[in-house]
Amino acid sequence: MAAPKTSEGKEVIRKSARQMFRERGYAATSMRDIARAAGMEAPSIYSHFASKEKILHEICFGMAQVFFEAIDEVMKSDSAASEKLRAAILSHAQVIHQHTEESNVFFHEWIFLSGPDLMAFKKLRSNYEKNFRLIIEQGIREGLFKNVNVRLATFTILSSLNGIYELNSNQDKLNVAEIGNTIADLILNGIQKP
Amino acid sequence: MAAPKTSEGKEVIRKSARQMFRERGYAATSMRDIARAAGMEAPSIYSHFASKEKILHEICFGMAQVFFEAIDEVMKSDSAASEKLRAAILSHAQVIHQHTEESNVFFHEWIFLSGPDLMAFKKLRSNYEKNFRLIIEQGIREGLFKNVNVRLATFTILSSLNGIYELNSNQDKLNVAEIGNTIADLILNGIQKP
DNA sequence: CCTACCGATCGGTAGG
DNA sequence: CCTACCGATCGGTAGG
Repeated sequence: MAAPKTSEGKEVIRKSARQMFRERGYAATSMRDIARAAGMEAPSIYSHFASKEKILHEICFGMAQVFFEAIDEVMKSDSAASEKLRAAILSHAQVIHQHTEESNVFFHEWIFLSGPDLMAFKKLRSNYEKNFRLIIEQGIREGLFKNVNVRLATFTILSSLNGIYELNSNQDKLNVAEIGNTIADLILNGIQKP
Repeated sequence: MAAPKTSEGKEVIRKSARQMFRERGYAATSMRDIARAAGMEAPSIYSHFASKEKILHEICFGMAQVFFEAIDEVMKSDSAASEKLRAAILSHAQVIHQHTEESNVFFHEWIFLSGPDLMAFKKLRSNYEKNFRLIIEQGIREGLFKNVNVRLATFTILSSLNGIYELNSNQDKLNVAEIGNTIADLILNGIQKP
């Protein structure tokens, strides 16, 4: 119940947790694992987090906020849908690139949230995806986009972006802009020559 | 050490395991969980599987075989790359559709394989993905496809297909062919009107 | 396929 | 932030 040793203690735990949650998953990571990586004993974690799930909570909801700040900026613009879609793709890729570990936890480990937190998280995710659907719908309305299945198109975009930073699969030395623009080109214009 | 009660015992365990591995993940699923779902006691599972990991092994390598059989059929054809790519996408979607649970385990839980099994599995996955890369390379060589980053394009295709059957996200009542063709259209021709 | 059981490890608490 | 510790649960074995 005494005060933690340093004020950076919480940040060290957060960092260790997101690394291990990403590598082995939430369920396979014990508080002792996190503590060891953070250079402390397991019970010390409870000076900073009330439970293991609260650590996950902070990672997941923290990332949700980052994703929202990025997409909100994109949605402000009144560009054509094609430009807006490219901007959204680049923005999403940027966030994942800058927060690779947390993003992977965000995408895969949120199922271990429980009760109202789980509900709230699902709602946030859905709200985020809605921005992509809105852009695609705008494109269709303006006659720029084909009359595609909006949900499927959204899913394709987000799944491909999220997949790229999974594991160590980004083997090429591509920078974020290259990745984002390549995927944007692919989604907008396809792989076939005109 | 006595014989199992029925010859379907192993199949019941397999089914329970793949359901639970899919819903909560390998690490969060206990042998007692699987046993309960299979209508038996935990130690009885060991009449059929030497360990928890062996169950996972059977699911992952079994699915690898199914994926390979499907893609091998596609690779036999000498169609144009665009048709072959569409066929590969439809084939991949079919496999996931017909084996949704095992596919999800295949995509996400293989990291809990260990030692040589883990190595062998990674090799299999890489070999499978190579088929898609070959098709795309063929398309570029034949002048049908743009000079895209092959690895990124492959990743986009597979990630989007794999993502669709995650969770209960397939909310629309689309059949497999619709999903496969929609994604094939998107990848081949893009979302923008010509 | 079951009962009885093992050592190890889990998330978390008491108390300083 | 640490030591000492708790009840619960884990994967798996012995033996039938």
